[in-house]
Amino acid sequence: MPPGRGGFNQGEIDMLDVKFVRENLEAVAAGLKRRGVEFDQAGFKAIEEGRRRALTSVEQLKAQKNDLSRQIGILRRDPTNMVSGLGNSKINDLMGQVNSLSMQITDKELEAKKWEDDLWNLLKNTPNLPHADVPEGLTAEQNRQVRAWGDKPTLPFKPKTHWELGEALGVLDFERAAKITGARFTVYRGAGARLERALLNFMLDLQTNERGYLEHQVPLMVNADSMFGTGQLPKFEEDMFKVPFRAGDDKAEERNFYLIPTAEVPLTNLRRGEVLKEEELPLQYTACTPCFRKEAGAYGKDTKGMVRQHQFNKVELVKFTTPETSYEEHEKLVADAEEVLRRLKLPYRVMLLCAGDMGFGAAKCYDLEVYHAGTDKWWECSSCSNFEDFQARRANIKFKGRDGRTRLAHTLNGSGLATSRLLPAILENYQQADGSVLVPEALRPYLGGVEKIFAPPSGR
RNA sequence: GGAGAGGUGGCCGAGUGGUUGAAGGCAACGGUCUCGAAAACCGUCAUACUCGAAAGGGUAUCGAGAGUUCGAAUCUCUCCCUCUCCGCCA
Repeated sequence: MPPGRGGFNQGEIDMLDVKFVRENLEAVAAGLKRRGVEFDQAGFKAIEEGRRRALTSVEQLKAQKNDLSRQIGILRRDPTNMVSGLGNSKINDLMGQVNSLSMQITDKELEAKKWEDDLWNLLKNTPNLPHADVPEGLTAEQNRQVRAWGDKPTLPFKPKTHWELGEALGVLDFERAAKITGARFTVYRGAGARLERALLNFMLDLQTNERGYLEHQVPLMVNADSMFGTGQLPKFEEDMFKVPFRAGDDKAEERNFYLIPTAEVPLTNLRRGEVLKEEELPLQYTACTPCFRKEAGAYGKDTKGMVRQHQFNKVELVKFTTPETSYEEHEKLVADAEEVLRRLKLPYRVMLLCAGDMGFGAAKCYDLEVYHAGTDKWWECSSCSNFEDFQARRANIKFKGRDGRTRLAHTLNGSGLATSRLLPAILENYQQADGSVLVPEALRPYLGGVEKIFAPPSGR
């Protein structure tokens, strides 16, 4: 059984659509294989057939039971039956029959539940199928570069890393962040804090004023239903920070909130369980939020600097579309994210991820990688995915078409962008020989016209 | 935190144990009428799963979960949410 089949209140157990899998077994297995997932076709078939057999007999038994109960009702309503006493013996007889049916039902239900558990276990960790455009490959090496923009800065000196610059300029403080919280946290100070705020405002203004996204302020903690809807649960529980809301209260069931790993979760779940109107699509939502990630499994990786943190800020873009337009909207979404980098004049490249490198729910995904002069590396600063109906099925997000039909919507999202990869790029690419950092022109209005960040007088 | 009142279909709103998936109204959709429209009238109007070639059946769903009962929208318990009053507070 899915954890809380009732808890996830849509009653859906499908990750992929069970009916679709049943009818396209070969194709599903082939698609999953591209992602490096071995799908047990025979197992699925056996479980799925068993489940339906059990379900059918449960339903037949219930139909009989309902019918007999109805007859009891009819007998008891009719006074002539009751007076004669004949009614009572009939009723007793019927009640006996119902009782024996009830026992059979209990048995069959247990069996059906067992099959459903098996099916759930088989499907819960099954990712989405890759779109036909997605290149073959299992690791990042097989990602395909589709375009690049901008030139790497030519610095006539050995460029410093952002953590070197940040500390020298007094704008980033990793040591004290570690003291007050722990590793993988950053304190921004002075011009650093202001630069961060400027970046976020700049990106939000761009996406809302020019690109048609509706700004939101959302809760930074969400419930399990939401995490399931966008696909973080059940598979990635250990990657998220859980906040027990009611621990130790044995009268109540355990209830947890989760710190959002991305604003995709609250934004997409805003429409969970709703039927949208085709006329209003595509819906374009954005929010600027901190993101919280445990980064389990990344121990010892990228420990320097701010590129891999437990908390970072991001402007997120989310779209709800029809199946017919989602790929077109996907391209536009990528362009919206790219525009940020272009205006900041940061060199980047667009990678089309191969089947094995995509996230769990994605059918097609582009990563934007920005160049960091200090480490001489390309860093992912945005990931733009089309989930097709994968999230919509889990979160029960539909739309009513102009033809009157109600179908699952498509959901998309992408970062627009993450500052933990952007701010280092600015510091490293815009650094000057004297150790100062130029402010990209697009950001200057957001910094009160400041053009350059210098080291502050000592002692501040 | 204390005291109350509630949560029913797209919306409003009946329903307090029995052929109730749920009266009535509004909205929506199709039609009649009209040169056209409005009005009026007639009809259709939940979702998921499942059986079936189809026609058409069946099961589940009245905030969620568990229980009582032959039978629950209706009774019991727990939880969630909303509203009102009091208290506290950024």
